[in-house]
Amino acid sequence: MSLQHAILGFLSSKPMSGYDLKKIFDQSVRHFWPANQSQIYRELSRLTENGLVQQEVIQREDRLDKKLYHITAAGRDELHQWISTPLPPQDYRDPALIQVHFGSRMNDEELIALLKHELTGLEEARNQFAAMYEMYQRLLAQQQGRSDLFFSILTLEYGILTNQATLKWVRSMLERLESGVYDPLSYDELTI
Amino acid sequence: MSLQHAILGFLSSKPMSGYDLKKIFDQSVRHFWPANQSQIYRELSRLTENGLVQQEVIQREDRLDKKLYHITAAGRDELHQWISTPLPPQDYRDPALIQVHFGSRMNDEELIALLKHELTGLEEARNQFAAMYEMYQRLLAQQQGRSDLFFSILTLEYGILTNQATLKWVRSMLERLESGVYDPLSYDELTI
DNA sequence: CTGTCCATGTAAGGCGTTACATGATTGT
DNA sequence: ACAATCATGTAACGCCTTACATGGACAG
Repeated sequence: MSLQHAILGFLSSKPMSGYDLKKIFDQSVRHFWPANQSQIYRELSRLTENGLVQQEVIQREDRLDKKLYHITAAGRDELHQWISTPLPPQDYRDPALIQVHFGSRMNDEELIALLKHELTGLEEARNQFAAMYEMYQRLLAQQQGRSDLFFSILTLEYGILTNQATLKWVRSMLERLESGVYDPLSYDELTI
Repeated sequence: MSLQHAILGFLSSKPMSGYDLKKIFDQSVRHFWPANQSQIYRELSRLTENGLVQQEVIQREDRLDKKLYHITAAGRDELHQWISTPLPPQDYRDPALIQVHFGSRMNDEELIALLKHELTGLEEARNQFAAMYEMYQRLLAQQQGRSDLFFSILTLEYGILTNQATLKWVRSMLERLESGVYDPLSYDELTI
């Protein structure tokens, strides 16, 4: 139900079309909840059926119709209920960890190449996060208090911190594999 | 295809039944690839159809039949190919971050309660990781080199590091919300 | 006699991905 | 002319979840 509630969240600021929603998803929550176009249209249909949003058809002479979705009172209740209710522990899935787990089926060369590839991806993500963070900080400076922008920054912080932790991990694996010292990390090295 | 390859990975050590696989998944890779029983049986059927594993039926007088799955030569090739091929960047999804992102739709009390709940879950996870890590370290001390156990420990390290990063994040959000200081983290605080 | 372990499966439904389908407007 | 942007949807497929279904052995 997360996608439906994310959509309700965006519509709670202002009415939007499916197209608008796709854009705002890509710009703001993609790093923790990617959504594609067909999903968004499907969920909008379901939300409409369930009375949580209402469709307004905007007819335009020169262009195709545009459909604006408005959140209803029931939708606002549902959104508030959901965002303030603790979630059950979530499953985590990462195929790269399966590769590491069966690392003994590879030779050093293959394994090191794999990890270097991971490293490159993590560094790219780090740079993107850093650029977004700087931009958001600049925007926040022009506001104050407990704004939507502040909460956006919080989710970015999460991305940055876990990215850093993962970078640290991949680098330490590379060091160990390249030096041939197959030791686990110490308590100190594991403590952030 | 990750689940199929994880199954091939386990079967590359020794033949197992679906039941055995479910147990070993829960004991070793659950923290990065949970699998349930019905998935495992379905993937075993597919792997058999595709000639990557072979079924051996063990008849037992007193009990129900047991089906042991053996990896085939084709299965070993496929496993090696997959584990040594870099993966495309993976999507990450976490509904708790949607809740944080729309944090302005909650009051401080609700938000703080939510984060404290998150904190409790993270602390439980940390304790479980710590217990596993200690046990694995003790086992590793009786071995040497580049063993399967070493790679298991690597994946645990990942779990511990990201758990620590997330704990740090949740604690810092609680501090800020409780003190009413809505500032982003500094560069120093974000660097691990 | 109740619960846990051993052991294997099916069915239904939800969510996500990819590809397909259509078509106008605006900028280079 | 061509690409990008605006704009809305459908279809097929795959993976994951939950629940259902069955049944013997063994321990407390």
